Amino acid sequence: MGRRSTHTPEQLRKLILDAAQAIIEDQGLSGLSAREIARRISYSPGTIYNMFDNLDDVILNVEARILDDLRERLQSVLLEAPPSSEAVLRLARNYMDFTHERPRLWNVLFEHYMPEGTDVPQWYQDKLEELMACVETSLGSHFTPSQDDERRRAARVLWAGVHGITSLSTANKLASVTSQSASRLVDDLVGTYLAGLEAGAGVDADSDSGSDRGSGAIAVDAGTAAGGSPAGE
Amino acid sequence: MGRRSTHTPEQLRKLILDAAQAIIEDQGLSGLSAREIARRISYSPGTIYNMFDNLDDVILNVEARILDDLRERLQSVLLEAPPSSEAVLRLARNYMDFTHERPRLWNVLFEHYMPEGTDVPQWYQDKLEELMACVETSLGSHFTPSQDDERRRAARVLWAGVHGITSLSTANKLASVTSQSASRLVDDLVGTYLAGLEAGAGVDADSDSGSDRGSGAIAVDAGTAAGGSPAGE
DNA sequence: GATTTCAATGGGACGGCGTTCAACTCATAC
DNA sequence: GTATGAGTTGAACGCCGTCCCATTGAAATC
Repeated sequence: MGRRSTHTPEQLRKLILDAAQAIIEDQGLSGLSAREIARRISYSPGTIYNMFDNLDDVILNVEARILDDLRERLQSVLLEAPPSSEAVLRLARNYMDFTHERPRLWNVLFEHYMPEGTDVPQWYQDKLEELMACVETSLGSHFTPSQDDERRRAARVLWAGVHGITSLSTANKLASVTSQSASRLVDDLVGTYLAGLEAGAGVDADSDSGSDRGSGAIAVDAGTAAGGSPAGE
Repeated sequence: MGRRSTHTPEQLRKLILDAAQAIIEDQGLSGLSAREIARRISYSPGTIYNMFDNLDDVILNVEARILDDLRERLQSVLLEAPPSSEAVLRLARNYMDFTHERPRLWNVLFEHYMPEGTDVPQWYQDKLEELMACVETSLGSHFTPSQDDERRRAARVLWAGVHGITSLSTANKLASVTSQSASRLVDDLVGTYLAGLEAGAGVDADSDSGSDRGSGAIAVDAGTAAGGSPAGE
């Protein structure tokens, strides 16, 4: 058959991404194939390669949607809560809830790697920055405007931490921790980390100062190592 | 050809796992295939299925080796350092170093998922517990013997946190953070989290008794949520 | 209405994959 | 010397991603 003109290019793109997302949502990333997408939308596999470079490109565009969904969700949380420990915690829980509501979809973000030489595209990085900005905003009350680096770092630590808990517990690779009990860990992480920030906040820098010995092979210096210590370093 | 008897079953198993590990180490998990293993050891693909159930089984056994290596490494760190903040930090850094020395190998632990219905085998869980035990030991000085639950939880939070940082930065999915700058985040996490623990240390054990989360859409209570509930908030 | 054009499309082809299994081979046991 | 059966092979099956080009039919031209 030739041109069908039943769908505009944009419609077709959407059709493909919708199908890809649906497949992932009910079979996981490993269930995704160009042929399966083609079957679902009643086109031939070749058509997909008119709209996208390859399957990785399709997946990347599905990831974009997920990141957008997540961002919208987190931004809406920020609208209701001014920067505070509570806001941080709510963000963390929303992240976690998101991952539980659509586990396979969320998993794609981390299961999927760029093929060897290829780099994560800039627009992808930008979307990540937007997400991080949410966390940074929520941390507003914990830092002065001059502590921008510290705030950015704290946001990344918290983000990665929550992600680590979610990710390992989902995969059953955190000993004795199930997805169920993971929320408690998230609460613990956020609560304790923020307490650590506050403990170091007004006071001087070195929360556990004594240990600034670089003993042995590894130069361990917990004092300055706790880079977070808001006042300083 | 028929029986070769050039290798005992154990030798053959080792041969296969060595080859699998080598392939993963220089091409990543996606480069691994039964056929490629067969080529490297000069056997036919079928032979692999005499020794292992399937490729997942092979991978799982490679994972076992990695977990063992990591455990040995962490245990040797513990021998040199008594429980302390420093010991925790050294463990974290060793984990991180390990992941940088053999990135693809380490990645397998998390790239690879059990096929749908299958569960992570018990011996795998046991190996995870051994790793966690290292972290728990290093946290000895931060908890009294009666606070076993709290210590176990803190160990998991730290483990997952360090993992999250490493994992996201390696995959380039932590905005503006590269594998290089990740160590700073690890130091920050460990330092600040431990500071948070110490800030709340004196407080009694009902650390999280009140936090029956699950209430409402978002029952936020940063105070009780903080597992180690530092006085502050 | 007839003709031309050419982008969209289908679908076969290629080389790879995991996995299975019948057939073959040969060290060992007798 | 022979029979046995475990170890091994390699072809076969049904997938996969990707490529490529003959075909098609909507739009442009006459």
